[in-house]
Amino acid sequence: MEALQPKLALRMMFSEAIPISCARTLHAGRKRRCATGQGMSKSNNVYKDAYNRGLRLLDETKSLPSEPELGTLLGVSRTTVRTILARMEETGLIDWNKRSKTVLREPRPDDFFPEEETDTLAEIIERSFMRRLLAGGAEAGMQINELELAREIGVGTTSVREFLIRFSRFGLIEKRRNSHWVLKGFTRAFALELTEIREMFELRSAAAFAALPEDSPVWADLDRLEDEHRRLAREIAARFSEFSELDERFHRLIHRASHNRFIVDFYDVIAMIFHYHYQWNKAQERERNEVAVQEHLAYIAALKSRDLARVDAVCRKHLKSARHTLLTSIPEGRQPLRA
Amino acid sequence: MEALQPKLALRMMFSEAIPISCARTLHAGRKRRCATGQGMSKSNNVYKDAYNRGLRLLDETKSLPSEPELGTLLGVSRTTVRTILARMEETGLIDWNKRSKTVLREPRPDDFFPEEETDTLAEIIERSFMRRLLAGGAEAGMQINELELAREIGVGTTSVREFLIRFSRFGLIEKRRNSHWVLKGFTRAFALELTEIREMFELRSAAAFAALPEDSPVWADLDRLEDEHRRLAREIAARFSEFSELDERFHRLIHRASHNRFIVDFYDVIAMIFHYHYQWNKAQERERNEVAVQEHLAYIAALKSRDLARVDAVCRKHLKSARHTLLTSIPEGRQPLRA
DNA sequence: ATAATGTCTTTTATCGGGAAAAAACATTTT
DNA sequence: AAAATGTTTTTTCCCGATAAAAGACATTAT
Repeated sequence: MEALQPKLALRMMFSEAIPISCARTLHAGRKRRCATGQGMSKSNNVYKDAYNRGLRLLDETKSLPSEPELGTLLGVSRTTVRTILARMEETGLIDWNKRSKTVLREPRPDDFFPEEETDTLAEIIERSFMRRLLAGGAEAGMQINELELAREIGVGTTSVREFLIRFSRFGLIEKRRNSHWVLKGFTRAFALELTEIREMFELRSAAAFAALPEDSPVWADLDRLEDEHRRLAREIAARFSEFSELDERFHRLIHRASHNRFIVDFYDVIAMIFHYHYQWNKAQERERNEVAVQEHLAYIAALKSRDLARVDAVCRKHLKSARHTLLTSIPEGRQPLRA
Repeated sequence: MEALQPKLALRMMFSEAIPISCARTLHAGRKRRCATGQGMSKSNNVYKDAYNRGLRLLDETKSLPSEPELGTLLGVSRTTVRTILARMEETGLIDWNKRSKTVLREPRPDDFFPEEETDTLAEIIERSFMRRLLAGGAEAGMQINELELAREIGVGTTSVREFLIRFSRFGLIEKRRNSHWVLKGFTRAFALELTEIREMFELRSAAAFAALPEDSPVWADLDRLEDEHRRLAREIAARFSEFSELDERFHRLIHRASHNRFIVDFYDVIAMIFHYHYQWNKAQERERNEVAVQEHLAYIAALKSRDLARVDAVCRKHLKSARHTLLTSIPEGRQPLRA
């Protein structure tokens, strides 16, 4: 209807179209057509991922537990458990007869399914989409074309549509009714809006945390996290890249104290942004993480002191440096990066 | 995988399955198969809705403007405009020859497409879903079945899935990977979490609003809204039900002053809840709206005064009564409704 | 009688296809 | 040449179909 925005399709920079895994379905001897693209309706990544995790159980025991127990352990249905057991028997890993599941040999590296085949379609689409977004050349106002994205990634349009709908809550894209999506861009404005909410939410959560009763289980969780921080601090030179995972767990614990689903859910936005931001921007990663670990330790100490003013101060300080880190990595216009 | 929650499917209370409109496509003489359910892939509600709005233009003029202009006016593409013009000619409403589009007669009531046929699928699904949710019997922990919902509403599963994904950001449902959705319920906890965020966001937005420069266009918008409030206040007895629409416009104007997409977007959650809540709970609607209009007028006056302390106080007062109204309508457990 | 296994049914995830709507391109009119 | 109309192509929206995965039911073993 209107063509105010430049019609610049969001294209891949380095065009290695990730091919969807097309390996034959091994269990039950079924085959899936592939390059032909016909009839392939659902990949069996749930099975493959659970199978790989199941293999690791074989190292530890001489025989496997019951089917329902395995289901709980692997987080899948009994149907999938049985498919896994069937393959383990087929490849001579176990002897399976009703209740008895005896381990015959240790798994070899080639028993595992390749990592790429264990990803969900949503993960594949997200990665592919974010790569394009961050690879540069993805400017605000660009149109996003479902069909083109689907073709380039090699998936159906439905999956892309569903991904974009889910992704839209991150505030980076917006839908035009009966028409295309518009990229709003990973801009300085975005980062500022994001951090504004983050700071509001985290200050409130931190205060709620400090006010939690002595017997709340979160204090034990906090102790464990403190330990992990101390250990990481000691070996920071070698393990600095492990920080981002710890960072997320720490902040999620704090946010959960708010007991507010909107605050807790909002951390998904932050986590997503930080996840890709960390991957993208490795400059001074070690120094940044070293500082952050120390800030976390001060933060934890403040929480344990239950001194609300102290918590507030420490939290503000940490959020300020987090914001600074994020903003530094988003050059916009010709403004100098530092004040 | 696990069956901890009661398997109580979310069923309709009054089972009048809204049948999707199956009227023949009138333009171009095409027909759509229907009860058979075959091949019907997309309804032409965009065309029908735009056509109805187009009919109202005929009252005012002796001839219609150019196709692109009509497109802008009706918010549709030229393709749809031409389909509309074709039908208007077919039914003798206009004489259409290239640039000349002469109005021959005024539209009659039966020229309009029925209202139901102008709704989008998303609207149909949302209404149907919310009716069930609010009709009672929809308790927290219930499972939501995509296939069943789709069958009962009479639409495809894809549309239901997409709706549920979009709807999930309201915090009322949650997805179990590779499995069903879980209803979290329209509970007192939900209302409290919602209002907590709302209050945080609105206080901040109101402060930002009051700090806006003299020459910002929002002051004119505010003046217009003040007028509308005064007029409504004068005729409140007859027009009290028009308040909710005004309410939404007023609060959206305020939230927009935050210049934060997350704050602006969050008002969608509030608006959705209030929309259905107002429909559901008509108790003391007149009195409530009368109070709210007066609170809005005080709020507007405070904003115009630019006295931040006064804005804060008035805003808090209004939010408090809004929260009270919402909570009153959600009886939970056996607690008394009023303190 | 409880809990496992064996079997069958239902639901979810995903694709391809097709009509509606948008958008792009080509041609005419002012 | 600018802006309209006429024509063709592309994209969005939505459905039905199908394999994977979950779930329910039936049977057997402890």
